[in-house]
Amino acid sequence: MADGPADASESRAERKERTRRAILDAALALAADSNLAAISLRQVAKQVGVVPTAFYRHFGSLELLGLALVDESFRSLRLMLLDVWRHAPEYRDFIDGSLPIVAQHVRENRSHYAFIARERTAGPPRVREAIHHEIALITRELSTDIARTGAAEQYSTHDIGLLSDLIVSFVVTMAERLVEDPDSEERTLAEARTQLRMLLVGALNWRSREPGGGA
Amino acid sequence: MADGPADASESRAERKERTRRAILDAALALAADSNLAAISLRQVAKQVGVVPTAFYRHFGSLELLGLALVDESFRSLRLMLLDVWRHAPEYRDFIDGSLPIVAQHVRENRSHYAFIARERTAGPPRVREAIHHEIALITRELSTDIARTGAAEQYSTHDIGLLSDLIVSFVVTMAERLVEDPDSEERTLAEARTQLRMLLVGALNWRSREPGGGA
DNA sequence: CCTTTCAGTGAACGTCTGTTCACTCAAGTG
DNA sequence: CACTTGAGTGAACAGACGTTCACTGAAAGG
Repeated sequence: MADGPADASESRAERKERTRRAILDAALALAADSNLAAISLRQVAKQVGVVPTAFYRHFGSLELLGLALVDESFRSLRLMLLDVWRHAPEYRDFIDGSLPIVAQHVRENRSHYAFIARERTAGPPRVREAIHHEIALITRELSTDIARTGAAEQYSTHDIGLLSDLIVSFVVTMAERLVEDPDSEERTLAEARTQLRMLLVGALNWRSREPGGGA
Repeated sequence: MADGPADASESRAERKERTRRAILDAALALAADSNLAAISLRQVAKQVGVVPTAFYRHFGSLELLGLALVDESFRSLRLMLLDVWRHAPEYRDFIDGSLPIVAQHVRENRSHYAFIARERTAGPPRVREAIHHEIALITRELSTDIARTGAAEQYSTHDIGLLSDLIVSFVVTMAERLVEDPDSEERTLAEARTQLRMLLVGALNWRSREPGGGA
């Protein structure tokens, strides 16, 4: 078994789950120094304190491990977004209300965000696919939310989609920066706030006043 | 030697350069299926058709190879940007004029862009650093260009920097998408055009009309 | 023409890789 | 209490890994 006290009152399923968690955490930690495709099953097993073969009792391959990590990363992220959107109407300012929540979530789940940021572009194809799928889902949800609140009535459905994508892409970029350089969180956040305001305040007046012409 | 005709009229330096190129190309191709940190010196050597040891005649490590690839990727990119900015005043519409040039450059240098997109977040620390440095330089140049053309007179120097960063981040994201899904180039480009217009047309009216308040 | 230079060779090293297999032995079960 | 289940073991495998070393042989240079 991995480690920890051999608690007699721990069920078999509980012990298995504990090892599974240890494997997920070990992979997360090891991949942080490079990336998923560059680490080995044996490194993970050694870090967990388990023989290499034991890995297969939990995951069929490192790629499936990766998909599990994508899953749990986004499960947590979606809970946070639910919270953001549920409380959105309470905020006098949507941006000032939401950005700090995102920042806090990144801070508390640094390794997951770092994993997503890396594997989004460099992971095994299936992992990349899964991440893009999750991000696309979130973009769609933001679209319906924008449409529902009627914040952009002059926009077509298609253009609301484009606006959502613009926002999500920007937040993804911001999250990448928070992960890459945690010490600059305050400045990154302050700048992102201004930029998001540039983007939103501008964009929301766009269609009605400037249907075609040059920038 | 790698391959190709053993042209007698080829100087020693030329043959060396030819092998060096072959190594760069092989690494680019191999990393495309995963990433730099996940490929091996021996794979590269085998693909080039050279014994593993020969690699060291050209690069001290895969990481240094990566730095060379960053270098040549951005050298080409900067030439393109020079072209974009030099011809910018000629365009009736800056966006319609510039975006297709970027798209064409991505199309013609797909493997380099794919490399940058991946290694930007997943590469060895030094490679990541080099890429971020290059992107920061480009952002700075865009800032001075925006200031020079007086397109955003109501902006402070600091805010022009933030606007440039917003634009560059967006174009980076667009380039990533063009690389990831070349078949959708036309749609990606059309959407990016609209989004960039949302961003710019809006942002350029921002400071003067909406100094604080909520979006 | 003789000497130097150096890109590429080929063998050898110790280490790490993924995967197989038969196994143990405690928890779960009827 | 006897029986099954299954998480974790440990040996073994064939192959790939980075790096070393002494080497070859043709081009470059005096």
